[in-house]
Amino acid sequence: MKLTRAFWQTYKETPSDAEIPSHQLMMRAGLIHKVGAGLYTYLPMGYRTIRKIEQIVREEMDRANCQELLMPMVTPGELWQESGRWDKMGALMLTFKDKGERDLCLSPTNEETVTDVFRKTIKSYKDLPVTLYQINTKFRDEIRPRFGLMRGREFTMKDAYSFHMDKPCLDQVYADLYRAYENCFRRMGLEFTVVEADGGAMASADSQTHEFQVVADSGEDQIIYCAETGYAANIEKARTKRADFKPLMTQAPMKEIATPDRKTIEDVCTYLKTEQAHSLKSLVYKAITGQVEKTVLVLLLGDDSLNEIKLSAYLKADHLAPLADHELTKAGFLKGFIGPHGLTQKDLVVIYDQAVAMDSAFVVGANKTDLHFENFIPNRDASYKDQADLRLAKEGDLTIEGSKKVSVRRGIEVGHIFQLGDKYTKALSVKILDKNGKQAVPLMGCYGIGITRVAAAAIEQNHDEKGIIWPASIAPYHVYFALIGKDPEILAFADKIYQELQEQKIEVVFDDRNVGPGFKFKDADLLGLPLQLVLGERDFKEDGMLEIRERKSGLVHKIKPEEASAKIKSLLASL
RNA sequence: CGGAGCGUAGCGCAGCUUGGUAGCGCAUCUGCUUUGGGAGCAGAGGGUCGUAGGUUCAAAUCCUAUCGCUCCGACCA
Repeated sequence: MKLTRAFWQTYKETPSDAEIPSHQLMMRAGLIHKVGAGLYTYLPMGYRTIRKIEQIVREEMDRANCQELLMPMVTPGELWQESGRWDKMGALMLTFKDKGERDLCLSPTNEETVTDVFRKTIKSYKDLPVTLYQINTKFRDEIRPRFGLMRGREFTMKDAYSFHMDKPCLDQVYADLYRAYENCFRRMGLEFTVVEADGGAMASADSQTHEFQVVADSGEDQIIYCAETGYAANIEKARTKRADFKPLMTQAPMKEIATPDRKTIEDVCTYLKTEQAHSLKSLVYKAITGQVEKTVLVLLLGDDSLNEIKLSAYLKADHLAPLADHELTKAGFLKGFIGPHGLTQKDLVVIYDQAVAMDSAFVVGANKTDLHFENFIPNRDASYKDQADLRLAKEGDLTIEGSKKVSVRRGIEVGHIFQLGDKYTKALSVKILDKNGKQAVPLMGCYGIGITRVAAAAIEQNHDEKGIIWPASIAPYHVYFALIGKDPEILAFADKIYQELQEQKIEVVFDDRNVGPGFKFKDADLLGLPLQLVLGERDFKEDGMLEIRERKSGLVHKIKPEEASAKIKSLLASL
């Protein structure tokens, strides 16, 4: 590509609405253009990277015996009504009607669509297993799109779906796809961790699910990680043991104590000169299961946080949310002074976290304005004593089986694989004849990669103060060829080199623009192609040499013009 | 949806408090000079100040409504 013929504009200034490096750099380097909230045009330079990521994924999926197809982005509402997700998806799914008043939606995912084509095509166990995938646009009307391509509303996703007669077969294909995913991200040059994840609404209880997380400080997800045991899990899923809790053993009776206007754990404990772990945090949630709504009081050690996923799973709730201030008041709770003793609410569910030592003494809210209790001992003073694992894992916890410490990392979820079981095949009444001629419900797995998110994640992980540092496999081009000089002779010479590189199938951007050297170097660094080839009129007249710079290391190689393509090829192979 | 903030040229911003000719930097265009780290000089184009009402002789500025965008929370590839 010659830049004098290119649709490409870079920017010195960072757009004010871009918060994280990948978003800022993609905007500044002219890779994407914002069209609306969470909606982006992939500009020519950026789209090349998207296509390269797609291609790597495509090759690895094909190698894992998957077949590519393409499903429509608009799908009929009746499919979603059949699976029950028309209502469950809520506002995330953008729905509308066609001119015949039929319900339609922009597909946020495609379990229904793929299951439908499967059930109408496959009738025999002999045709299983089979795995279908597509690389397609998804639309999710995220409540809060942000961070550019990291969480767009419209985005490109590779989604794959496997079908099986039995669990061992599902396990086998799941393992194959797991390896295919590792290959994908390895080929893309990303540092990633595979973590145990929470299936959420997607999967049944005994099924496996893993997330592929690109390690990056700006990641939205937290990963609990233990280097010694190799344990890695999303914080939502992580099961750990609390460390360093010393119970407060006393026989002293529970007593009211004035805590005027101290409403937070921090304030109360500072005021009473108590460790936060020797107080109990009281949280009130509403949990909706089917038609039933329950109010739940959760008690945690003062310096622990609630894992809502765990609570939701424990309660088998369809929907879980903390009570808003006005709901608390309405339900008779005094915000800031809520506690487990002296409650008058009917049908209240009270649960203590497992880390709460029931014989230890705690400071708790007294359910009276400006009052707390001291020396509340659950086993002695509480009327409800149910316990469950509800706390959010944190830095310094121990692994569940005992002794090793875990730490917290941040990650960007670029891939997620699930064993769906029979959730969708059952919902959509899929029947396959097994070898006894009996009808059976097949099992499914599903496997997603956020293609456009991968591009953002790659930049999060590979950039410096000057710009992007693309891994070679997903860089828009491999070489940025900058001509420094304007003499017609040197221009003609540079053009010859450019032609030759092209003939050698080297992906090269030729900066033949009539701008200063600094301008070209800045653009080259910003765009971040792995190699920069520089033909400088001044130096070339002196020694007849060109330079190749490695973007990542800054290493410079002096070469003769005729060595250019060979050297570039060997450097690319070594990167 | 709850909380916070911002809408003025393609981008980054000033002007608004105290109403009175719409400005600066970058980018873009023209000419000359310049070519190893975002060049210099001279000139040029580009804005119904988000939108709609209202107050006023007069509104970017004050008031009301509305839309859009961004950030913090529950969602997710």
